[in-house]
Amino acid sequence: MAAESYEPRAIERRWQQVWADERTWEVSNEDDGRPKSYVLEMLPYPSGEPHIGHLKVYSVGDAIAHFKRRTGHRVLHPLGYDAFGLPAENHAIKTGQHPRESTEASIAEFRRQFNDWGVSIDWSRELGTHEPSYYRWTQWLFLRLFENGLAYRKDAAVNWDPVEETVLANEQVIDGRGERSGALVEKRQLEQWFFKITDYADRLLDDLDTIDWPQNVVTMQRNWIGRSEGAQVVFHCDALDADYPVFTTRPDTLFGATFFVMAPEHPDVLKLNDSPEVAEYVRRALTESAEERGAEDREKTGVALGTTATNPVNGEQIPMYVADYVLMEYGTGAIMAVPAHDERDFEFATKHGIEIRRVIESPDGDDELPYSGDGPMVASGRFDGLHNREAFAQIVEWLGSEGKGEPAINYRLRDWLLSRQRYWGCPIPIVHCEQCGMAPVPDDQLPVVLPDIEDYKPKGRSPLAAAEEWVNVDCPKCGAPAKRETDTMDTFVDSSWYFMRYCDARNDQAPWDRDVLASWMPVDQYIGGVEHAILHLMYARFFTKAFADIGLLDVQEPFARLFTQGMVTRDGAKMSKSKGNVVSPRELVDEFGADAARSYILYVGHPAEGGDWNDKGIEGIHRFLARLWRAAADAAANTEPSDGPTGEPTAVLRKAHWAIDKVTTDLGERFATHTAIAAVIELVNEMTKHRDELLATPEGASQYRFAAATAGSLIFPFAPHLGSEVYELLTGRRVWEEPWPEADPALLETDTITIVIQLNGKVVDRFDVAAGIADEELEGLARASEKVGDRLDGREIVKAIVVPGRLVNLVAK
RNA sequence: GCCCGGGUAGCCGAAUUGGUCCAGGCAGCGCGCUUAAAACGCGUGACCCCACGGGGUGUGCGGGUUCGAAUCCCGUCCCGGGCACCA
Repeated sequence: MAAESYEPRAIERRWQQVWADERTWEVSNEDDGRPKSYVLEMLPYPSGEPHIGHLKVYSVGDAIAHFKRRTGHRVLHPLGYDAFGLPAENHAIKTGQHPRESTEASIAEFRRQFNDWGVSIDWSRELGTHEPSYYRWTQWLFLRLFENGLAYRKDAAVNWDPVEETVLANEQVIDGRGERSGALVEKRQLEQWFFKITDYADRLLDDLDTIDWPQNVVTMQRNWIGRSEGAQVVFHCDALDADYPVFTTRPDTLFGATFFVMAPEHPDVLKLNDSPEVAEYVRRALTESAEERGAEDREKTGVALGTTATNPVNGEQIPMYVADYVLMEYGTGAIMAVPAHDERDFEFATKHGIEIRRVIESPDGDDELPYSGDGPMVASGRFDGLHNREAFAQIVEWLGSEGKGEPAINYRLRDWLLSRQRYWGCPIPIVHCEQCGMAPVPDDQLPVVLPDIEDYKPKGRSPLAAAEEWVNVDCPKCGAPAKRETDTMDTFVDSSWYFMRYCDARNDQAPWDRDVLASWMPVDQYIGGVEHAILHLMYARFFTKAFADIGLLDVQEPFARLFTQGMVTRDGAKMSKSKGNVVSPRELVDEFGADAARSYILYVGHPAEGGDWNDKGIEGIHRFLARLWRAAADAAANTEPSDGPTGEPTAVLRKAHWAIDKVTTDLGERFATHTAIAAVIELVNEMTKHRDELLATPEGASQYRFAAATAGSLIFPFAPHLGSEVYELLTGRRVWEEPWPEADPALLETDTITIVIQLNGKVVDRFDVAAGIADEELEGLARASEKVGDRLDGREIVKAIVVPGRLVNLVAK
């Protein structure tokens, strides 16, 4: 303890030992009267060792957890690992090492480093999604969804990643490429497992209003769900005597529909016309990659089908086409085309010489087409002259009365494709039986354990298919020979419910106890990267709602409040191995200590923003922490222990209370860790500045000691080891057991304030005056200012604006 | 193309409600301590002009509203993110 200089590693090890020995951060599920607070970082994917993003997310989360504890909350702050997934499996393919081995080695390293960082985790609830004790319940939950019709198997055109050799969810395809592999995704017709997330589209949309999330994430979810209101309108085709409903958001433009288009995948295209030309067009469209087909600047191609459809509003026969700009997955796979008021239809019509008929005028006489704005209707029979917004509802109503249409809503959101043809994932607990069809594995036979295999290489089917002993089972329903489902689940399934498991992590009778879950959920503060704005956050919300409907839990939203941290960059660029600009948390902690590494990352800028890493910057924080340590040691050696500050308040005491106030609002309300830390730096700077004069009197010394202890208390959420050390040194108590300090309002006010005098809005003078001075007196002072007089130049003061406590602005003419 | 953010000192950033622009850190410069260096401490720290008292200009750019604008409005440029043939 008699160290001469700040030695972070020694201090940090000492406190980490205390916390581990005493299981300080474990929390019981017993209600003790305190309000609960569930603080959670998005669970890490264990691969290699933790990177700077992990350091940041836990620095933010831990600061919040500590703050909550010290402001009277019973805090749940657990951690686990998202352990299934492709990188471990790809590593296995390369090296032959079992994914379990590489994953668990990585988990051990993550755990070691998280402990090195001194993160206040309840380790008694630690879990890995690859452990049978966890995925047993993933399977159990899957079966509940299956029973309730929310998990189903369907033959569909799906996204196939040719590099990973597996299907991908819609959400995992970015710009037509696989999210991980970057390979162009192909469309394949395959039978796959889906979750019926589309049933929840409206609730997922509406309930966004009930949660406190960053606006951009809410917007991204809204756009992803993509709710469009409009109408379903039926077009009749005489050639096949078939009705073809189409979805439109613009029923008001129905009179301008001059042709009709079907997607190449539409089952009736070849029935309408099986000429070689049409067949060839369809074949080509189906084999093209999503990217080629999706490119917006792509020319609008298509082939006439030689048939017509009847426009229900006017009985017109309009030509039918097949064109790949119409998608089978959205709406009904067929559209009415209104070239005058839709850009895509306009382009197609221009290219194929189809009539373009304007049915909405522009109010300002703009005659350019296509026109997507509003205005009065023309060439629309009895709706002529009406404003198109009014006509909208009337046309839909009229269609309804004629049985030719109805109001309709469509979503961009697709069902969640969850099956993967890969090894390292949670097995789907289903047996395929020739007699019984799909038979769920009974609950008491769970988990369906992932078998060990020799060859992890994907071959267009799951590697599990080769494990014949495992695959061949008796049907759980009829006992006849049957086969297990060999696909595994998307890892996003594992991570869509882990936050519930933490609440009751060691329950071996159920995934959780409903009452225990109700006592912790929802997560009060969720922290993670914005890259999960859609996938993980949407899936987790869907699971929560689905389980609530099934009666397994009582909340509608899993994450009441979300904080998305910005990316730490270096030299303005994202850190990446290929750029060679990666900062390793391990090296930082070894060199400067965890407290400095954590504090610096919270100090570079607001944690929600990015922040550019500066190697010298962390040295500055390290210097500050050392200065605080020395100030504390100095106070301990040169002042007497006391119950608190005595004597007339000095600048240092006021500064201490100012810092308490500042850190409390910055951390508690704004997550502004950077300005909170700056406030503690200011406090310590003030202490060093006045050290000698303060130590000259017993009263001053007591204030110096109080300021040092306060600095330790305030820095604790960011630098927990040093905070504990300083506080114990000066008070003999444990800072985490102490309530969060409260600022004395009387000490936040100062006797004198500086008033700024402006002339026509420009600062010309400053006065120090007594606080609480009357407005009239202030104005008088301003008018009497010499500097104002010097600058008047014969002009006259015509008006004075007094902002109490701040400034006086004199207006001169 | 559409929808969000953002642009303040050499760099990261502060300014929370329209009221003193630039807190805090980094880099730089000067000084102290030291035989010396490191460490530490103190000071300085936008630009232009200056008679050394001070004066003028400054928040991407151009306008506007206001007694007063980094903050609000209009236009424009640049950077970052999301969506993108969704009818």
